[in-house]
Amino acid sequence: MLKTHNCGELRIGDAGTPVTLAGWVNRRRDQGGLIFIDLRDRWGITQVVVDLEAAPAAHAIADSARNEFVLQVQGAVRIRPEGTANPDLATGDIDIVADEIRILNRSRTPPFYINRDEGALDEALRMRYRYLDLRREAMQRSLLLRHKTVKFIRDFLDAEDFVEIETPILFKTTPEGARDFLVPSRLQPGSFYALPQSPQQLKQLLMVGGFERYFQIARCFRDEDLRGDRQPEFTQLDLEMSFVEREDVMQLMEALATAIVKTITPEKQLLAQPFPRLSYQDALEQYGTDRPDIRFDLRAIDISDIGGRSAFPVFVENVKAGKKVKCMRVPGAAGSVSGTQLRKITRELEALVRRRAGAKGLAYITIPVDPADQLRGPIGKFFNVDLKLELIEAMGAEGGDLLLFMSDDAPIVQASTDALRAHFKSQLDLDDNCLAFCWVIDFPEFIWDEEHRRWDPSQHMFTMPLPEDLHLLDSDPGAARGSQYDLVCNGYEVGGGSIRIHDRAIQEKIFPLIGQTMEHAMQEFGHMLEAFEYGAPPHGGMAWGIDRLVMLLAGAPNIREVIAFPKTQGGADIMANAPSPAEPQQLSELFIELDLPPEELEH
RNA sequence: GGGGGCGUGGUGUAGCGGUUAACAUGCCGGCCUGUCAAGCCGGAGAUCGCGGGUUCAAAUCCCGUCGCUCCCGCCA
Repeated sequence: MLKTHNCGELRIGDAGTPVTLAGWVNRRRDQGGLIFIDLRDRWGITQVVVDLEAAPAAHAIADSARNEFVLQVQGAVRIRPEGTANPDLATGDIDIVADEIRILNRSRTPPFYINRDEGALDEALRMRYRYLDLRREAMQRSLLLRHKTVKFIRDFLDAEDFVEIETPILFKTTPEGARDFLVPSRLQPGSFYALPQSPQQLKQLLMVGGFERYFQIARCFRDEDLRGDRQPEFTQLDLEMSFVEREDVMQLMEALATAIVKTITPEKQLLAQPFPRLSYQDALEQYGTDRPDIRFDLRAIDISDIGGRSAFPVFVENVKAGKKVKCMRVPGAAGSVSGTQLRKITRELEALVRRRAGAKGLAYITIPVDPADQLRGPIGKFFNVDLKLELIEAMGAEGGDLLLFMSDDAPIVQASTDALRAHFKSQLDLDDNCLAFCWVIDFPEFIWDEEHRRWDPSQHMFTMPLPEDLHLLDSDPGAARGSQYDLVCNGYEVGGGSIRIHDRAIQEKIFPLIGQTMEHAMQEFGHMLEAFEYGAPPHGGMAWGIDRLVMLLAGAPNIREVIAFPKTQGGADIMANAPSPAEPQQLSELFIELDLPPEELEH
């Protein structure tokens, strides 16, 4: 080894020990005859002192060294002179008196700061020099946290008798519904592998294979547009168990989530334990989304009964037509604002729901701080005194609150709820130290696809309907609920799973409902159906988005911060310049000819 | 495919019709033996992403384009 100790471990007790350290020049302070070098490695920073008189050769090298030079320093640990200790540094009580310094490698001046936590830095620049970006403390911390999280998961599941098994990357289309990445086969010209969108089929087949408890830290691929929480390749904790019911999986997964937070990030607070459970229906009705951020309690409450008895024609007619009237209480939003400000705010909110949700409008009233005052707002006059009291009671409203009303077709009300919540969330400055997990359950087995006039699996085609809803597959598939469960944290879907179909007869019922011909199903998934005929055990499992989980644990704003080499929103790696055109010879070996539209050819 | 934001010395920002394009930091040189975001002195460094237009005059206004990013669509 080129070093005897790391840069984070030496303490007062090591005084007098001869040591060799190696690392990067984090910062250099030249005092003339005395040069201080903060030497940095993965474990920390140790101050090296170079004295012109005591070690002239080392001093000359220290004089020429610059930031990010790689140095090897020989010297002795010394307790720092009285009054010069640095309490901000773990090694701040000592320094290394250098006898000899060797330059292991030089460095050009880096294109950005590595030795300070600069708030905003152009991401394209960071990506272009990702290897330098990775040297920054924040990135080191993120990836270390990621390692610890995955290590903990492995140990936890190992202790629960799970077996880690790898599955192929070159495979076949998997049923998640996203666009596949294709890989042409040279040995079978004209045929293509698909990269797995998840190991879904394979883990089910491992259950048929008798492993009973499987897991994998699996790379998955989906060729869809990127987001802050979506990369085309991402990492799942994939796991599957045999002979379980929904509750068994949920219990174990909740224990895992709790243990991860308590062990890896004990400073984080779990908002609620056990994790609250919401039905899909309730989540949509109250939060307008199936992945609610329950750190804040703005919810849409159904007040159709009250609205229907008001004198406001829109509410009365909508309720008559079977539509709902929903109300969202925004505490204090109208308390200390002028009438002009209030009109401005509500106009903006109305524009928001028109644009984002296609709503026709957004009615509101305000609750006066002084109970003697009238309800303000354009529709206040449609509520008589008794009805007002009833409304205030139903909403738990207090003086200074703003009440927002939505009444329209359910999807518009839901989208409005979601848009309004997103708007207020951005103003709330929510605590990232709080992790609000919840389960969303009782998803519909299918969601109607108006464009293709067919049912789409709300999760995937192998999800078992709830036992009590099985009969609905024939009579009313839209009403059938799946055995699916999603784990949501702070508004992100961090995981999801279900009990799977292990019965060929049930599986065969699904295909025609989702518009798959039996012929096509046999071609793509015949091996699954066949497997179900050989003693497939009842089984179920879950998949976790590791990138999202670690992002939340790290308090990072997006998953790129917890991925060593992420892609840009355009799907590119701007360090390595991928993707890039293939050599003509590579293409001809694969019998592939390009047929690009004219504008693409110019590049 | 659509909408929004950003793009100015190496980096982070200011300037938003007429400036010698400003500030901080970094970089280079000098001084300095207890600094730790070291300090002091001096210096170099920008055709304001790119292309076009409007104007007597464009970093600034308009159009297009490229890159990064946020969102919708898409994706569980």
